[in-house]
Amino acid sequence: MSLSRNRGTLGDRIKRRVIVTSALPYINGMPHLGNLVGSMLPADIYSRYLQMAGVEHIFICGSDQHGTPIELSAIRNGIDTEKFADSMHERTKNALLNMECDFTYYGKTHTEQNKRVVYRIFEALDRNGYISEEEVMQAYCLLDMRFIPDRMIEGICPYCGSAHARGDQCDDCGRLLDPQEIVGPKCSICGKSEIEFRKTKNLAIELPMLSENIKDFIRSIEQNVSKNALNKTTSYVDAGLKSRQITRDLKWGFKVPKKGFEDKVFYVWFDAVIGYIGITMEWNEALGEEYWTDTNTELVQFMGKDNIEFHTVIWPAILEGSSIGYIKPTRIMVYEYLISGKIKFSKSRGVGLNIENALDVMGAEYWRFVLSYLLPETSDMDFSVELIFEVVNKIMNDKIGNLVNRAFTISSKNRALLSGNSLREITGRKIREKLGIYRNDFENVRMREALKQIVELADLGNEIMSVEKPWELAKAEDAEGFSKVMNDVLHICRCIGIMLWPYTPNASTYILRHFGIDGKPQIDELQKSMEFLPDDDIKPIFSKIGEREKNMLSGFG
RNA sequence: AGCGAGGUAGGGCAGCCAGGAGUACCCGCCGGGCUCAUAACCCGGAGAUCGGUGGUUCAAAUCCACCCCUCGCUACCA
Repeated sequence: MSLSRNRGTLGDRIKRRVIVTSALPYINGMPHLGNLVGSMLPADIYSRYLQMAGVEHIFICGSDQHGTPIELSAIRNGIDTEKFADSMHERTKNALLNMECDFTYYGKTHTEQNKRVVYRIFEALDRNGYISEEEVMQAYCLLDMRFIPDRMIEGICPYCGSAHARGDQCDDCGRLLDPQEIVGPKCSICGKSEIEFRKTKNLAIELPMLSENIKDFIRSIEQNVSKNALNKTTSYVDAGLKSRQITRDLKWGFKVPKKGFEDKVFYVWFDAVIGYIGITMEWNEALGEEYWTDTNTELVQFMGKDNIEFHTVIWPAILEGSSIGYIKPTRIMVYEYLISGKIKFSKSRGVGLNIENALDVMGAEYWRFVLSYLLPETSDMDFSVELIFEVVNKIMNDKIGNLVNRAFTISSKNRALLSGNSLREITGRKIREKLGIYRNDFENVRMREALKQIVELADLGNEIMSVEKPWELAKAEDAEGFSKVMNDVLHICRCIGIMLWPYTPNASTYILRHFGIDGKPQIDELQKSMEFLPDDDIKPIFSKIGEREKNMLSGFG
């Protein structure tokens, strides 16, 4: 009956304190499903697990609001940049909340709190001698009267003659370019060619001075990062670190508090990574300081693979170089990409399946389940309409949803026969086994595998019902036999209800309500014996998707 | 080009680090069963030269070398 036997370590863990972060979405456009699957969703699921396991933690994310693309979008829309950034922040935040992301706090980077942390860290880096000045040639548009980032210079590729070369790279031949090589350079803001190259001075962080620290850091977490991330980091560091600029000639952003650089702002990536701390401070200064400076705090960061070096090299270098005592990451979770020939994800072009219009196709729980089931932990995931249908209809609905429905229905209809809360030893052992693997998977941050344990539990429930035919026992009015079988199945359903909470919280809540569990469940509650509460209005927890969804998804091709 | 990751039945994904017969798993397919449940569920079966070649070994999907294919990154997009 008790499920406690092989799990009594909760007491040891209760003292853990964890900061979970998701990469901050850049809000020039609505985050798409690839952004969600690579950072916010796994971070949310992990954070919900910690919540269930009773681990003290915070889950921090927020909007990355600075940078040229946002400033330009605001200009194009004729809106004040800050207003634009804030409105995109609100939209993104709402969409993420609609995706059932259960943040402790979802903030943004353009805040006084973040500015304070950025200044504090910058000044410490400067004081410690890690900031240098670099002079570079930068394109300047005489009409817009501003510097233009390399990427926003367009023109003809000097190598292949393509008319679509950009200042940093030619998309057609793939060659890396110097913006001064571009033939007929045009400013992509005004579209004119009134460009000249001017010298400008920017500040940089001297990563080479910190390379030993960085190497030590990487060694310290090598057990806690994926193979891909570790290898990329190693090759990046082994290739020899270079200084990296942290300021830009822009208006939008935090002004640089240093003589001679007052007309420049911090480069967006710099205040974005620091934003993890800044957003925590926006949430709660006192607790934030406590979390970020307690050397026992675990810092578990989730991101897509495009963000690796920022988190494994540059961010720890900033933290180390500032010597303020902020903790460094203890675990870095990197996800690969969702790729699809048919469904498009493109934030920069503003088309395709983003998290806002994905919710028009089907509910958050469906996306959360599908994306978790297909979580690209080790390799890119080919994400097809057929695969979405398979997972939703066959796995989520037929196996799990249908099991709960058939078990609840037959139990409610035959409530007079149902008594006690017995659990046969064989079933109890199987449940404990699955639960043990589930917990172990979560401790190792393998959410896709953990979800499979739930599916396998549903298989077990379905098998028990098919083999033992409780409907026949009900007809024979064999109360003892019926209770024996159905209590096993109901225990399985309750267990599924709890295990499902990180993935599909609403379905979980519905299931658990039938066992008298309200609110956020604790994994501990599996030890308690709770009886099924019959209900004359049993509803399926999931339903199938069909033509409507297929057409809508195809529409994003 | 360099670096990284992946290539395992029709599709999807484990296994590889610590070598021991490909009975993993999911979908699909074929055959049977069941009728509590959402045309759902259960049982059985077919289906793989483990990308290729060579090497190490008593033994290789697993270790080593080279090659082929796919994807990603390469520092001013964030």
